[in-house]
Amino acid sequence: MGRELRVRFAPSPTGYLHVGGARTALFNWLWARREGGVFVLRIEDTDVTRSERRFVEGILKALSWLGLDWDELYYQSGRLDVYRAYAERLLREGKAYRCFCTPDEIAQRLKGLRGVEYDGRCRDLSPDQVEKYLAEGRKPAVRFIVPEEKKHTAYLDFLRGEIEFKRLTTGDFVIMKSDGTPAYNFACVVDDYEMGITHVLRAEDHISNTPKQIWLYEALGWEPPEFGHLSMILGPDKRKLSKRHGATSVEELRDHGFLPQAVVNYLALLGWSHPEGKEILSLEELVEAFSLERVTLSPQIFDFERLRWFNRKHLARLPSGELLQAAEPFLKWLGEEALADREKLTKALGLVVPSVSTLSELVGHPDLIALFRRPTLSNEVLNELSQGKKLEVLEKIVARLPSRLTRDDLRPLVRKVAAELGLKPRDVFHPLRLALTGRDKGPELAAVCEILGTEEVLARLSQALATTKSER
RNA sequence: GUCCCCGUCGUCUAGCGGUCUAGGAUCCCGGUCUUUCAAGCCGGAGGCGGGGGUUCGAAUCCCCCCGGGGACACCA
Repeated sequence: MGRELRVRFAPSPTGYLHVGGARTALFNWLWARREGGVFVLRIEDTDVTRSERRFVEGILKALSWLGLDWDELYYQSGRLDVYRAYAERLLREGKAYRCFCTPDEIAQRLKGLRGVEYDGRCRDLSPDQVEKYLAEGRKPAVRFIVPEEKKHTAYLDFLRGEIEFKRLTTGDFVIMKSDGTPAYNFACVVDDYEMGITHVLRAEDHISNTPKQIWLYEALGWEPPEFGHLSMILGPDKRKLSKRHGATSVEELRDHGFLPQAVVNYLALLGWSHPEGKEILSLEELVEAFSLERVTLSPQIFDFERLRWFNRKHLARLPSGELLQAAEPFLKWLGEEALADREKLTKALGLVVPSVSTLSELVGHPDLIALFRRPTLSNEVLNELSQGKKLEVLEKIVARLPSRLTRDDLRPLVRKVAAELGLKPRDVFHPLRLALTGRDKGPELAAVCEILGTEEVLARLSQALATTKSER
């Protein structure tokens, strides 16, 4: 049993955190938390041209938003000396060599074909030749020597079992780029070793990198960690999920009004299932139930509809205080005055939120407009109100309105008025709703009235009455 | 082209040789409740990619085919 579990999530800050990465992070995090292990976050920012500070911040923020915290944080850009030292060692031991070929030259020689390995041209350069090139100021890359017999290899994947490669077409690959920064496979190995990573849990697209990394471990005399590969998350077209599939980054989901709880819950169930088939789960419950045994290996399609369902469920179970806090960014359009009335806002949300799937649907929501702004009755509505006994209905309601209208008062009031006029309750509710909100649908009217308050109800009814009459 | 992974309703999945005429969830459709819409509740439609084996018995094990995906950079 021995060592404690140490896992890591190693994103490169060349873009926002997308859902695939988020799921990998989540699974690693859940596993670490479940086993009382350590979750390491490592920013792989060795590609200076593509890495950006804002992406680093975005990724950290997105992880925090999801509720995933890390125990240790490293930046590869701050460890360049470490990689150089190990590269020097491999050079010294004859396990790597300096390569002066430029990418252009190689592309030329190999005709830019895919799957064609580097021809090893610089492998046997004489020391003199190397010195000469260096003296000329040429900047070499460092390539790792891949012995022919190693190209048939295998490793034991802790999720998939033995994975065997019959004949890899990996030539001597670059471990240090000519600009002095390490290439991915090298930095990754050095760091996983130095950071004491015991298990590498990542997505399937890294399976083909695993042999290279294992060779590196062998060359450096280190025991490799265990490797396990998760499935891929695909778009609806079954292609690797990318920007063109719409909102696929965590920050976009947040901006679209998804709750972190919902995103986490959805992602957890994408490639993993609860032993008892439970579906709505909190982060704590996920930690409690998580295990590698229930991980699914077939690729999953990212299903927005399903995410929306999870969001509805989590929206429904969110305490009103937290709901208001989460909804606030989507309520700015209501104006300062409305925003200041927390009590009314909370009640209004309780009424309106059950009808939305995402918080962004609150923006310009007609039910909210009806609650916070006095309606302008359309000609259609005015015409409707002038038909039949509708004006009488409104007048009677106004006449019988108690000085303080509560939620429980409306129904008896409506029944009474309906009875007096020989109408069905619905024939009273309908014009009342129209006059009050300008719409023929919306939340329970009694609740709407209570939120509006007696004064406002009276004002709206009077106004509706006046306008309808003047139009007639 | 080479190598690797995967294959249960449209989607997410349960299933780890018999309890499966394959269960749940979502989506879709219908009904119900309600003053309306939504939610809720009830019901319906919908699947083991194909072919060979192994076995008394295969969704479950093996092989082939087919299909889908991924990787083949001085990107990570």
